Amino acid sequence: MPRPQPLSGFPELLPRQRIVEQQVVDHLRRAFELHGFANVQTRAVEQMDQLLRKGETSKEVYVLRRLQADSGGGDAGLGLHFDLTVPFARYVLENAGKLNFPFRRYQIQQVWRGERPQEGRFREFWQADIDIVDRDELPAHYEVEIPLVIADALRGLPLPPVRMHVNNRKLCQGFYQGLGIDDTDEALRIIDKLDKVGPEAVQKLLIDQVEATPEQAEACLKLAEISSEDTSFVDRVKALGVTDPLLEEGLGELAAVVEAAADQAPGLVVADLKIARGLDYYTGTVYETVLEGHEQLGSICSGGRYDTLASDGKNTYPGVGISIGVSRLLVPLLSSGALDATREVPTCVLVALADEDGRGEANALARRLRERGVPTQVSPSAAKFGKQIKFADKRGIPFVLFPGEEHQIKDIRSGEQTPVDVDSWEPPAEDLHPRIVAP
RNA sequence: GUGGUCGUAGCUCAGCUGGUAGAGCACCUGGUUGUGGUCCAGGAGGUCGCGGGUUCAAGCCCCGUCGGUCACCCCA
Repeated sequence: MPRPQPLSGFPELLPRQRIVEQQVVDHLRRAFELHGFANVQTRAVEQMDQLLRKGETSKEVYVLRRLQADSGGGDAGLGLHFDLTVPFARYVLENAGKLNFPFRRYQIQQVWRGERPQEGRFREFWQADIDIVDRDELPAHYEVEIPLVIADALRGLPLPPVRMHVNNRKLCQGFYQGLGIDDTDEALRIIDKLDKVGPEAVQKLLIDQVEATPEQAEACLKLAEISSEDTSFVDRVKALGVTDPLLEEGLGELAAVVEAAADQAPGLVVADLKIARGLDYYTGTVYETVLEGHEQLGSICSGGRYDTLASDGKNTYPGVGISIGVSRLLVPLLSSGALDATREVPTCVLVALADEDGRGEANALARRLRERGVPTQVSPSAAKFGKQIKFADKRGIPFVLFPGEEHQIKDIRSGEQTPVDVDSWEPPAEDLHPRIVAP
């Protein structure tokens, strides 16, 4: 059989890269739990009609089909989930009677989308999602809280600085309807393309597709140009002279988010009135996050407020949430070498072997180290010591223990070798486990 | 799904107007009779993505196909 080729869009990491991914996920998990989010896992599949509720994305859904299924029957109604928000909305409805509201949960799982892969775009990838849902009413302060949790979660990871662009759907829709544009959803989608196609093209689209007058299109562009790190955007919007109750509401909510973020996570959030998000179920604040220096990746963390996604007709459960695209964030940094692990195995100590008869003693020494939490393995063979050291070196294992009448431990980076008491020896804290480094 | 572009050693790549397949790094052995990394000497490793065609002769030209990659669409 010829050597299998990688399947594009389904990234598989090497062990040292996986160490980075694993530690990032552990870090996110700790951060989310520090903020009181409970964990939930949902099944990989959903009913197709659940998945299709989100509209356009439907054609990207991987449908489940049993190989032997009769052409007419089978599991035709199932598909793999393409995000964690839709399954969560379903989960909330299904378990509403057993959950306590407001309910905050985090969920870190793989999702699948049948897209054409590109840098930072995959067909199977990890998302780390947080959401807060309440029954009937969701206070606006949760829209303020979400960016602060993300700021905490990303803090402490050796990543380039991130910048979260925040907008509010009510603000834009209020502005458009105050202006006299009817199809505000379509206007949002067009404005979202501004960075890609430029102002002239956007103006033309607005005129052609939502029947805006040139003056209305001009005003939409003026609004989209506004961005600020503080609440000064409010006055700039008001200076455009459009009045609408929904616009006022959106301005107030966005100002609250920006103000709290400027206070508690300076430099993280910028109000950016051209952010729209393609998805149509967002009803308030929307978030989009770029890695500085890696803007071409697109948003590595997006979300927003949705008031009607989870509703059984009798009760509604409005929510706000955001998803970190773990794979989008990490895979490009890993393959470019911008992120790496200090070693490719968990092993901290390799116990050397003078001869095969010594394996029993070596195993016992290894066990004593493991009992105190030091990851240890025994050399695969009693090769020349030079080879055993090389075995450790190639994997990045920092220490080699030589058993003998007096055991000795060697730090193979410095070459320093000293007698050691295996029941009290501790490696430096930074060597006990592999760490993430940004070379 | 549409369009561009690229497939040669584990990796990065060279390969002239078509004439028997190359380098660097990595790997293995020895120099080094039990402590690696440097150095030196040697060695191994290729159905040139796959299939067909043109030709005395194809890595190179033609057709097809598969895969990678980029852009569009959309999005984490």
